[in-house]
Amino acid sequence: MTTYYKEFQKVLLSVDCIIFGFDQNKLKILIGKRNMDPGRGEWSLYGGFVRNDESLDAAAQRTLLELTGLRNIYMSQVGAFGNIDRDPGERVVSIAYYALINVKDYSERLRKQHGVEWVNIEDIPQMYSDHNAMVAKARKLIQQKIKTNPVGFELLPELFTLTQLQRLYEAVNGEPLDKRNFRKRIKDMDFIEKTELIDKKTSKRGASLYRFNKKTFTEDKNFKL
Amino acid sequence: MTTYYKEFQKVLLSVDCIIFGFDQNKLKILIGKRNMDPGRGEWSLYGGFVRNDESLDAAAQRTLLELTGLRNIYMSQVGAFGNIDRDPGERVVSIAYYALINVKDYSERLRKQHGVEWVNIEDIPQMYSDHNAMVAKARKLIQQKIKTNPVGFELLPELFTLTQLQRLYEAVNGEPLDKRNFRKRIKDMDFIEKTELIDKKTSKRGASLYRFNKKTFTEDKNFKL
DNA sequence: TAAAAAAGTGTAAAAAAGACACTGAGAAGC
DNA sequence: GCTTCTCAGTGTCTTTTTTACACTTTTTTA
Repeated sequence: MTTYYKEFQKVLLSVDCIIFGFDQNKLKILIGKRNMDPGRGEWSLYGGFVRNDESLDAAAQRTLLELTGLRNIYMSQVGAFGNIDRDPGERVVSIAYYALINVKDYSERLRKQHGVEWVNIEDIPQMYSDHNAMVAKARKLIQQKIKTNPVGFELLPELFTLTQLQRLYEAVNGEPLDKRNFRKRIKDMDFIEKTELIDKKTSKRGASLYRFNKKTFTEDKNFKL
Repeated sequence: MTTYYKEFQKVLLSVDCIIFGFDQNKLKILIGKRNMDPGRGEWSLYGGFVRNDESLDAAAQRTLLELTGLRNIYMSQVGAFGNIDRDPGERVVSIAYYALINVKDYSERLRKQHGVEWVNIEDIPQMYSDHNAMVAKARKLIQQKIKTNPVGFELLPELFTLTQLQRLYEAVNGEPLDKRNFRKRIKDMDFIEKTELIDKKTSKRGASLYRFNKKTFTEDKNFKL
C-alpha cells in the first residue's frame, strides 16, 4: 500500500458499545468493571479496538458479538469522542455505538463470564473516562429514534402485551404515558398486530399478546408516538 | 508516554467540514477541487488531519480557521466515517463536522485563494469518496437542529427581515412555508426582536429589520418551527 | 365471597396546525 | 401624473392533534 499521507500522525481507534436492554419495566445498559490498565476496576462500557481491515460499523458489530454472541443486531453510531486526555494511557479516539438487544437473548453464562451487568439507565455510576457522556448522548438518540421508529422490535420479545410496550416507551422517555391515549395510537399502527394468544404471567385477568410485523412497517411517515 | 495498547494498529484521522452558508435565498456549502492525490481534481469537502495534540473539536475549528480565517464558529459533529476503502490511498477515518457561517464574513479573497466555492445544497456534484454521504447526514442534522434552535443566529447577518428569515427556513427544509403562519409563530418568540430600522434594499416598500437576542433565548422548550 | 390487581374501553375539551386573500407603500414605466 | 408592479404586512376559520379523565371486566388470592 502506498503511503500518501506519511507525514501525519496516527491514533488508536476504539469502539465503545452502549447496549440497551429492557427488563423489569426498566431501560438498562450493560456495563462492567474495567479489567485492564489504565482505569482498572472502574465502571466502563464494553469496547475494543478497531482493526485496520474492518469498518467502524464492523468493529462495533464484532465487539458486540464478542460480548454477547449475538449477530445482526441493530446498532447505530453515537459519535466520535476524541478529547486528547480522554484516555490516561495514550491517545485513543473512540467511536461510540448503541445497540438494542432483547435481554432474554443474552445468556447469563456469557454475561457473568465477561463480568458485565445490566444497570438501570437512571442509576448509571460514574464511569471511566467519558463513558457517561457517551451514554447520555446515546440516550438522547434512542429517544429521538423511538419517535419515528418502532424500536420495540428490537427490545421486546416477539410477543408482548400493550402494557409491556407502554412501559418500554415510558422507560425510554423517562415519563409516564396515559394508558388510553397510548392504546389509541397503537390501534392506528397496522404493523402492530394483535394475536389470538393471551399472556397469563403478568396479569390475573390475562392480556392479549401483540407482535410487530416488519413487512407492514415501511418507514411510515405516519408513525408517531 | 507509556504505551499500554501497543499491540493495536493505529489509523490516520481526518476531519472534513461541511460549511453551510445562506445567500441569495439558498442554502449553500463550501466545496472545492481536491488538490492532492489520491482523488486530485475531484470535488471535495475541505478537511485536514487530526494532530495528536488536539481534540477532534479543536481539529475541526482549526481546519475551519485555516480555510476561512473565522474563529468561534458554531460547529457540530456529524459523525465518524470509517469504511476501510473510503480513502483510496490508505486507511483514513474521518470525522465530519458541520459549521454555520455568515457568507458575508468570508472574504472573497480567501475563498478564491483556497479554490472553494459556494454551491447550492440542491446542486452538489458527485464528490470524492463518501463526502456526499457526509453532506446528506449534515443536512439531516441541521434540519433537526433548526426545529428547536434558532440557527438563524449563525447564518444571517445581524439585522434581517422576516422574509429573509422565512427564506432561510425554507431553504434548510427544502419546502415553502405559509407567510402568515410563519410570521404568527415568529411573533411568539421573544428572542426575535423588531428594531426601528427599515431595510430598503430588497423591497420597494421597505421591510422592518429584526435581530436575535441570544440572552432572551434559553433553550426554550416552546421554540418550534 | 370479598378484595385486590391488572386489562380494556370512549368522549369531550383544548391546543396546534393549516388554509386562505386582500390592503398599503413605494418604485418604475408609460 | 397615472398606472402598474413588487413586496410587506395582517386575522379568521377549519381541521387535526393532543390531552384529560373513570369505570367495568376478569381472574386470583385472602
